[in-house]
Amino acid sequence: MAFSFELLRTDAAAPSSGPRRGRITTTHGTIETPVFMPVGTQGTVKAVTPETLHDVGAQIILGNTYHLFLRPGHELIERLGGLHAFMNWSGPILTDSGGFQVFSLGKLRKIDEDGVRFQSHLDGSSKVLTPESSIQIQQALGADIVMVFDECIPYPSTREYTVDSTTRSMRWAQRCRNAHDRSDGSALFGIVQGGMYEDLRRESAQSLIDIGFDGYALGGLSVGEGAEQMYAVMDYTLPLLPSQQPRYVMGVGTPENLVEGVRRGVDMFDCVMPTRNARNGLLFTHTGKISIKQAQYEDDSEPIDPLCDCYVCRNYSRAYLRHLYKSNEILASMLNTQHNLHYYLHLMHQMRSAIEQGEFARFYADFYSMRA
RNA sequence: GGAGGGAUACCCAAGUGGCCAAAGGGAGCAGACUGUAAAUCUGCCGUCGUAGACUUCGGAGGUUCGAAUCCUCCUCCCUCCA
Repeated sequence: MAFSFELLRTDAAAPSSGPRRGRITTTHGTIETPVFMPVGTQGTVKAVTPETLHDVGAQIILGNTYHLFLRPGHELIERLGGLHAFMNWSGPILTDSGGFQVFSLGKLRKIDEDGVRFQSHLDGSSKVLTPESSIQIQQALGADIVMVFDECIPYPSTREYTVDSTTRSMRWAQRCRNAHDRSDGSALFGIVQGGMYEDLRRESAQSLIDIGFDGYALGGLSVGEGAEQMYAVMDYTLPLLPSQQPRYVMGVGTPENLVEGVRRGVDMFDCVMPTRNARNGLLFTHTGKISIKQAQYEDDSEPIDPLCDCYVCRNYSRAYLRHLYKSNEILASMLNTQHNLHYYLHLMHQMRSAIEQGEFARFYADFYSMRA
């Protein structure tokens, strides 16, 4: 079954730039959008089992080309039946291309027209990733959604650097399109770059549309630019994208970012925030964030979020979770991650329902009123 | 009874004349975290405080311009020999 996207409902008031309710079909199942995708960089969403992911409502997860390429190697995973089988996740998987590592491993890489030479963070050995090899690796892993290999531009960047980087990423996008083998039913998404320059974003979007992709992502966001600037980029870029195809904002974000993104017509998000913050003791609630390590929770018998009905909130107190965290117990990471993922995925569920019922505006107002 | 070793901030522990309010850990407290080099990182951690000032290194006294560091006595702890 090939990849497809169906737009189920749009906001009557803003059909091209308002909240959208959609459905993505992949060979590993369907995805109701807007969707949040938990990040599972190394073939695991850290601290949770696939069964727990299913329980908290995950529909699709991420894997990472760079990490799995270095260890254990995509050939090994392919030999063992692909990433789905390898990690026991039967749902859809989107793989990042390694483009974010071009950004995050800045000191360890060298970029040229052909691709990027990395120094492995594991053993220091020299490795090369090109648009062609990135696509090949992602397809060997068995990704349902393959991302083009790009450069996630740092913030701030000069206009000159942004032009050079973005035009190169667009040439790489064409090479990815050429290298992608559609016969396995996987989709290929392009990634709009252009930094914080509206005209460059516009050119980048048009370049990708000219090439033609199954979906379009906004890259280079949440790199330190601040929420207002991020929303501004969404505001002027999203309307340029084909309305009948999914839009994905990469690496975003906070609960507020998700709500603002959905309001602007974003269909897909991914972010390490719920999982990483969980491991660091920061938990999300309807009224905001709490740091479970704080002394004020020492003898607090309440659940993390009294309005939450997740397994963790139904069974454990803040005092116990604080104790687990302070004691460095593995269960702290497990329970905190389960709660945060449930919070994020439930938030998306609420937004999908609101859109279906034509009540997104009310949801939006409620969301903010609860955190005041 | 004899010989030796030791007492440092909440805990462990460096420091053996000035660069010491005193290394380093731990604990504690606070903060950060956005396509994961993250169960990580940063700050505070004697007292008041912006700077700066003040009181500290078992206790008391002494030497010295200057002592956690040297000397004397005292208290307590440990090891070995009887």
